[in-house]
Amino acid sequence: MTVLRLRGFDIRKQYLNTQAQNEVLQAVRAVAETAPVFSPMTPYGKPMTVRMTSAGKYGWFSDASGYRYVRTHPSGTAWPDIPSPILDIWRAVSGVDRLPDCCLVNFYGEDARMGLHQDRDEADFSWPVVSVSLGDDGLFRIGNTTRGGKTESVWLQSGDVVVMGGAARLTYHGVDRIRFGTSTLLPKGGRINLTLRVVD
DNA sequence: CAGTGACA
DNA sequence: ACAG
Repeated sequence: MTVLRLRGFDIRKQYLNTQAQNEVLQAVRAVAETAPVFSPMTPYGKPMTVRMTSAGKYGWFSDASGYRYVRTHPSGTAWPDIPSPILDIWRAVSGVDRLPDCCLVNFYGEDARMGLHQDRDEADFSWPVVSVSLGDDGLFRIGNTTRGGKTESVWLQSGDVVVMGGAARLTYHGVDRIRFGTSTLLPKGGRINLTLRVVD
């Protein structure tokens, strides 16, 4: 494992070995079975290209009313618990005692992207955000704490873990593109990103 | 502005 | 920079 430091983000390359990645993947599949993935509508009327679901007390959600955390899947059922292999990653890298109450699961197909944004729907920005990459490579872009200005990019690969904390907690970030088929972890290709957060 | 697309 |  090597650690990159980019604009305050801790990027742990190849943090999870293949066995650990498969264990987490199994857990994610179970989550998606209970809480099927969906493409949220943005508040300005266009659907997101990323498909998503969540685990934990809260799930991230978006529609015409805006971005927010909700207690239930669109179907009305509670989100499944965050699987323990995923909580173990948080315990190992977050540096805090409290556990996350949301695990957002993002599925990126070949043409999925995520525009530059801040994670700012949580109550307390002093808690870090932890991101886990599985499957195909994704081009991760890191900007500034305000819109505009120069950005830097890094390819995230399966097994990489990113910790966004401290001054970097409100840094703009996004995913510009997926290198479809670069990993064998997901038989059908695509990228999965897990985002662990303390919401309230 | 968690999107798109043009442009540099 | 744009429009929904």
